[in-house]
Amino acid sequence: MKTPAHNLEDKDIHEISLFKNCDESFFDSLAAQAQEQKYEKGKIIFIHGDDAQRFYFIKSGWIKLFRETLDGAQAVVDILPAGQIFGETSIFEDQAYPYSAEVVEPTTLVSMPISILRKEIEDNNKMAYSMLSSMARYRRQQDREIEHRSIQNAPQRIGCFLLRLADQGQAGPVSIHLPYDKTLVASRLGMQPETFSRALAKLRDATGMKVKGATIELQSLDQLVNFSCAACSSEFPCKDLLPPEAPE
Amino acid sequence: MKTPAHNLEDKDIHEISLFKNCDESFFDSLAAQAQEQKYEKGKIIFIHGDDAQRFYFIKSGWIKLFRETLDGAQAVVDILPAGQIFGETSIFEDQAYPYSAEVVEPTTLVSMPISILRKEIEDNNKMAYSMLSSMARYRRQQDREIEHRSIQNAPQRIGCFLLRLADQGQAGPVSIHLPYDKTLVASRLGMQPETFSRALAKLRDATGMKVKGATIELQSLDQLVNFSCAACSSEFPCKDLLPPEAPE
DNA sequence: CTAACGCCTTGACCAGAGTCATTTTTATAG
DNA sequence: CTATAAAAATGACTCTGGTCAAGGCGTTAG
Repeated sequence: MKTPAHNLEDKDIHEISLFKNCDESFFDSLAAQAQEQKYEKGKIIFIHGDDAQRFYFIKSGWIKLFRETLDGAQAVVDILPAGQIFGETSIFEDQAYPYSAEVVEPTTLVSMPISILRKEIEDNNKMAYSMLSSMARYRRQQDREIEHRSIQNAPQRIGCFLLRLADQGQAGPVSIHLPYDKTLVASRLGMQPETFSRALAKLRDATGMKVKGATIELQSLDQLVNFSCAACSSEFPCKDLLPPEAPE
Repeated sequence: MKTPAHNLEDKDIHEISLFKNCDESFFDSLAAQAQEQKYEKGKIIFIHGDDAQRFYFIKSGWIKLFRETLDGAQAVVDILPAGQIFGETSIFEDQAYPYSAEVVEPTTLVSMPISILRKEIEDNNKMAYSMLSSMARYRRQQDREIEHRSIQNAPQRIGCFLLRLADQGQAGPVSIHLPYDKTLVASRLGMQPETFSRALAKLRDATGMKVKGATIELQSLDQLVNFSCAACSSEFPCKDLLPPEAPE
């Protein structure tokens, strides 16, 4: 039971919310130049600074976006599930990827030319607006990330991460499954694996949750909320998670 | 000599790069509903979550954007100089400000309705594209911020901050002037004032620079570059600073 | 000139997280 | 079922940065 449920079936380009205001001719021109390919864990798709001609859609699997410094340190930008796209922001300013992308689980990607995207944004006003909404959403995500990294400590960050995995509506006992390796979660949260391990234990002791491998059980989300959300500037039911579809 | 040079004269709305593709009718409708007001240090302009009807242009002075958690901790999002706008991103998704805004130096602001902005984006394709470029630029800034906070230590972050203040082209001796209080710089860099003070001393010893109050003198930028840029994923002349005008 | 205040610095101490080494657990292949 | 490798946990230690308290310096008002 390593692969989470939402990863079992392939995703389709039509599900991309960014493209919700595009008509079939756009999808057709994308499909005409689309290339599908499978990759093994560890494969590097592109490197920070590479000339950006194509963007990628994750049909299945997981992708890690990161940056590397001269002295070898690595900062994880994000870890993306199936259904997401990446590499599309190179449309603006320069044509270089702003991060590197690595496959962290066996993954199927569909790559398409960025030029089609750029054209659609220039021609289709609704598409431009969708792109703006998408970037605004990302911006908030980054703002939260910066805030959390400077204010929350390691156990709190893990608690917040878990809360955002759970269905925040349900009141009773909850079961949360980590979507990928603990080592990866650690890097996603900007901490070392050892720190993650210890911090998870602290969180367990503080909230009474039960940890079995990648599965976490707890009586209710309340304890987690009390533990983590006091060190956050937003209120508990994280409102950015609620609407599956953004208002048009 | 407390106020930096670029702060001495008032900025004008026409200088906003976001509006570079807008015609006079747009500026006219903004001007018709614009309100100018002076504020003293410490004044709160709006609070995170407030209903966002207007955005602000900084004619002169400095504004701090921040978020506050339930337990009182504060995370500084950015510190903006004259010529910048803020509060404009509430156009998308919800109509609430995503941060609080506080005056940190005597400041003159011009507020204008966000609705005019929204309308222009919907009607003027070029404006939508400008907004996208602007958000892409911000996105890169945030990416860098996250990276630096997780990879660079306190002295390195200060070094990077100083480098970004300087003219990165010049080869000889350089003089850098802190644009605002050290306490503020510290918060901008996500550290305590005490830590800033000590880290600046470390940086001074490591690079041989001279610190007199808010002024920093050094033989050349090289030492700073060696000290800070090894812990950064970008190359030295920070390319996001170079083009004063983004390609259209 | 002096007092008061804000800003900055410094010292002593502490806690959180990183590092390195080792062990335990778990998953995978034969 | 066992052998092997990978992932995770644990212990010991270090180091960076936060916290608290005190003192210095420079600006400003009286």
